[in-house]
Parts: sequence; C-alpha cells; structure tokens
Amino acid sequence: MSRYLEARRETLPPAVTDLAEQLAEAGYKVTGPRLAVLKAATALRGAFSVHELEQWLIARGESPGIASIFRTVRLLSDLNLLQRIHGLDDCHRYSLGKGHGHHLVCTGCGAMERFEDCGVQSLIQQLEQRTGYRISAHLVELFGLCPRCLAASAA
Amino acid sequence: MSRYLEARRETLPPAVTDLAEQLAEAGYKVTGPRLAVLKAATALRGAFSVHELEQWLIARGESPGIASIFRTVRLLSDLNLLQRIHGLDDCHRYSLGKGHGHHLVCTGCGAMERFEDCGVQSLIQQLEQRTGYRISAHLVELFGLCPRCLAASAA
DNA sequence: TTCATAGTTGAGAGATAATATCAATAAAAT
DNA sequence: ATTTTATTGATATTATCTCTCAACTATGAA
Ligand SMILES: [Mn+2]
Ligand SMILES: [Mn+2]
Ligand SMILES: [Zn+2]
Ligand SMILES: [Zn+2]
Repeated sequence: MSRYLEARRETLPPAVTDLAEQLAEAGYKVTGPRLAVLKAATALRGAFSVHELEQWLIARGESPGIASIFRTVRLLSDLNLLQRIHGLDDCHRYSLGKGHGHHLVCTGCGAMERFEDCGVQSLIQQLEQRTGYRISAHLVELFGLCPRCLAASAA
Repeated sequence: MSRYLEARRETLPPAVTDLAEQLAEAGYKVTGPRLAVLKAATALRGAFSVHELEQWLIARGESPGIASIFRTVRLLSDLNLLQRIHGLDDCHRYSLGKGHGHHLVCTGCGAMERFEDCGVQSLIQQLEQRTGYRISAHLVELFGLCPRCLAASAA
C-alpha cells in the first residue's frame, strides 16, 4: 500500500481511500493533488463539472493547478472509475462510478441516480435487423426532477 | 413567400427550399449565408459537425463567416429543425430532422439512421417508481458500424 | 531512514470552440 | 424605389482543454 496514503488514511473519507487504493493498484502514485480531486468528487456527489471541482477546491484553499484537475479526471475516466454524463445541453459532466452505467439526473439540483440496466437490448436487436448496422455501444441518460426539487416546485 | 428564395428556387435542392420556407414562415429572412448552410447540411447528410459544414462550404468558395454558421445552426436548433447528436466522445454533431428523435451513428463513416421510438417508456416508469423522480426528458443514442463499413472491415 | 529515480505537478503558452460587438450590408415591407 | 430592420462578418473575447518543461515528490530499493 501507498506510504503517502497510509499516512493520511485517518483524515480521509473511506470513499476517497478506496479510490486512492485503486489508483495505487493500477500503478499510479497517490499524490496530494489527486487526493484533493477525489475528495471534491466524493463530496460533490451527483453530476459535477470540472469547473465545479475547481470551485470546491479553491473554496477550501487546496486546489491543484487546473491542468492536474483535468489530468485526474482523465485518469479516473481511463481507469473506468468515472463516467462522463451527456446532458441535454451540458456535455461535460462526470460522476464517480465503476464501469458501464446510466444516469438519471435532476435538472433542478444536479442530484443523480445511477442505474445499470437500461433495457435497450431488444431495441438494439430490432434496429440491427432493420438497418444492417452492427451496434456496439449506446448512450442512455434520463432527466427530470428529484423528489426534493419536485416538492419544492409544488409549493 | 420570400422574394430572395423565389429568385433561386430553380437552382436549389428541394430539401433546401423546404427548410428555407420554414425559416421564412417563422419570420426569419432567407439570406445567402443561411441558404449556404442549408445546402451544406443537406449535402453532408448523416451526422455533421460545425467544422465539417465550414470545410464543405470553404471547398466550394461560398463560406459565410464562421459566426454565421454557428448562428444558423443555433437557429435551426431553436426551431427544432436540427437535432444535436451526443457521441461517446464527440459531443457536438448535428443532423437535420424535425422534433424529438434518436440516432444510430456509424463510428466508421458518420452515416446515420434516425429513429423515433426508443422504447424507454417502461424503464422510465420503473425508475420513477423506484426513485421518486419525475422524468421529463431522455437521451438515447446508438453507435456501431453501418453495413458498408462492416463489409469493409470484414475484408 | 535515506537515496535514486521515475512519475507528477504547475505556470504559462497554445489550441480549439463558441460567443460578443458593432459598423456595414442586404432582405423585406411599403 | 425607398425605408426599415434583421443579418452579416471582421475582430476581439471568453471558455475549455492540452502541451511543454523545469521543479518537485511519492515510491521502491538500499
Ligand atoms: Mn446500458
Ligand atoms: Mn454530449
Ligand atoms: Zn433535484
Ligand atoms: Zn459507416
């Protein structure tokens, strides 16, 4: 295990140390800037943008250079620990989460539910037959209001 | 009908005059730059980027300023005559087409099939029950190889 | 606990995408 | 044909993201 990570394990949320361990296992160093980004991503929950990560970090006076924030996001994405969320307009949001998945995003507050099974298999088969395409990937994202925002808007 | 459009109706593809008429009906002027963009979008078919529109137009020596290309794309989008396509990486491609729809895009050549019914209704109901969200919009895009690219890759 | 090394960082430059400004222009209504 | 008003395009500007490279630091080995 990483010496650097051991030294601060006590001060970090478990979700952060989990992710940091996966970085170490993949052969990457566990550094201050990387831990900072992991803390921000964990704290923000939901669907966050790089800009929001940066703001969260700046507010706490522990922001790495913007280049390193982008680099860490890219790294997490390459390791499949972070998924990109395509919004209706907004295209560059992310959420922590392993592997293939989909998102139900609140357009009011950014809250988010992740789900694995999107049920497009039969659609895919049907379209392959009709069009002759061989389909190898799909994107399914849903948008709406979370219970809280729904309640707030009813008031 | 637009005087400007009448004067060049003969020289334009029907698909272009159709779209131009819809601009006029919505109260917008039918101008040279706008017709040029419509010609490019119609000619490119499939899923095109703003950059590809510009290249097509430059190659024919009739490119409006880049600002006007963006403006026309935005206008068509606002009028719901153009849909934005979210790719896996590539986020800003467009396709002509009215109203809500989905796309099956060839990752080899950019060819595209549009389809209306994506069959996520039952998924939506299921998730609304489980999460308490009220879902109001969805994104469904499929990717793969078109028959031609499939044949080419089999060689 | 050092030490050497290879991976990482950050400031700043640079690339790319898109928007804002505004005087000049051109389509449309008259 | 003239007037009116939307539109255009050159240019500047902003936003997003990547690159470069000297300085730094986490890690494995000693
Ligand atoms: Mn799926
Ligand atoms: Mn997108
Ligand atoms: Zn909400
Ligand atoms: Zn193809």
